[in-house]
Amino acid sequence: MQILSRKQREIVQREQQILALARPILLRDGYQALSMDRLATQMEYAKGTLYNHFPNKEEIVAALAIESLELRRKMFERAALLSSQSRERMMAIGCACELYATSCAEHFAIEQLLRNAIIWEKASEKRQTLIRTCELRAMGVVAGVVRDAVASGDLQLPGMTAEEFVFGFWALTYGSHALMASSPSLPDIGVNDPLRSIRYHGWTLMNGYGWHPQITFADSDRYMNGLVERIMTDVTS
Amino acid sequence: MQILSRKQREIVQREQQILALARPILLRDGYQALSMDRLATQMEYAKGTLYNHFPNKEEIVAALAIESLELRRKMFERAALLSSQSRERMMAIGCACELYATSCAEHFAIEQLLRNAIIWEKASEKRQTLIRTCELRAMGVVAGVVRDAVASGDLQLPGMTAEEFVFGFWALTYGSHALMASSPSLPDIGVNDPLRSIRYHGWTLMNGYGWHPQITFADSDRYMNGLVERIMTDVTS
DNA sequence: GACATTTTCTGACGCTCCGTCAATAATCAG
DNA sequence: CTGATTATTGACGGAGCGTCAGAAAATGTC
Repeated sequence: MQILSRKQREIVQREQQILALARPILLRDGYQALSMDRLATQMEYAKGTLYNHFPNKEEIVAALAIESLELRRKMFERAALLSSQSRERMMAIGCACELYATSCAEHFAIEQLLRNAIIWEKASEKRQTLIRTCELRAMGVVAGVVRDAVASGDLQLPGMTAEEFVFGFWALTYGSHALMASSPSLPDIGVNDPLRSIRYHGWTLMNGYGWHPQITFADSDRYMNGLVERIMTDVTS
Repeated sequence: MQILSRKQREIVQREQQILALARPILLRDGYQALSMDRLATQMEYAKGTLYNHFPNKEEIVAALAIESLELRRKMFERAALLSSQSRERMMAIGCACELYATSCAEHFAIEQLLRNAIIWEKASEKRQTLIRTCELRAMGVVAGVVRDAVASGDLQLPGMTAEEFVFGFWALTYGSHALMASSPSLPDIGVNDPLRSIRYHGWTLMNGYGWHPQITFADSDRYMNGLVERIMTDVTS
């Protein structure tokens, strides 16, 4: 623990300022619109100073993505604590996913940006491993719930690791939100309520694996509303 | 039907030449590496000529994406004909998805590129609707299989449209392949065989919806291998 | 074939953006 | 106060996109 001089504190603070300024630009106008020149002008600093903080534009995006991934992990962790029943915990995480992608759409969008090869590759080794760690920890939370379910006898894994099991739900939720974000014409194709349909698919998948207790579609909507409300109030506080 | 002059045929042909030249660049070195200047040099034409064919860089990507979407649709259509049993037809389409994303990874990558807001927005109205039509038709093929399944009594839709039903499988397969492409470290997270696990998830989802006949994990691997081989040889011919 | 008109082709140009770096200013240590 | 260290600046090189006036080729007309 070192005591920072005024100047040093100023620099640390400025890093936050850069990110705070970059995020809305990125969200409102996209990656192309985020220009280092304009960012510097808005900051009222010279471009060179920006480059003292981040070696390139991509690193700024990566730094923002880390903030987003952290938020999601926290939401997952809270969701996983909302019940003592394994299946409800998993469903709560599903709700957290939905909340994250809808109410925190900015964060989801930045995460998606990072899945672009160019941005990923230009990010520093350090931030790359940091991001991997974030992902690993989020996976750990969900896989933990699955392992608990197996331990308590609520679920039997059919010849795959807990992580492979989780991967299915990850693909389902990530895929649906990515498609929703990039295919605005889903309703024209006949997918009127993609969110609702994905919830059902997630539950049916759990049912398919025999995750106890089974949930019928009759209760599902009512069930969902109660759970979503609880998570809403609890996770986003 | 008009008869084209030599010159006109030359122009049509050149359009193909541009696409044929752009595709490998895009795949090997990514979107950033695709430069209009370099493309023109390689074509041995001036840049202006390129711009006579495509009003901007994004349109080239969109044109390539249309080719890719067409290929996928064709693969879906063939897969849907490989059996008379509804469930096998759906599984065959799943295999086609897997094949498309793995053996035709170039095409899948270009499709993903198009899901980038910047590229999509700069594409012409005409190509945008063309792309939507492609998507609609692919969805139609799969939704058709689902409707046949319902008609034959193999499946009951639980309060959702056939398209919403399909959306789940779309999200599952798209999501998994997108994650695999952008998270090369999946095995480090514990997801050793993502492809195999996604197959299982797809089947379990069908089982969960009670799609007849149910498939147990005991047969699944053997079943899969037989089906995959049949599709491999038939779809990629 | 000669000339006019239309179409196609060309590449220099303006613009924007990224990332660098030598020069300048601010801070610090003794 | 002064020399050394650290931080800041913005002009610059380089690359890419898209344009457009003028050159070249093709086509039409007599």
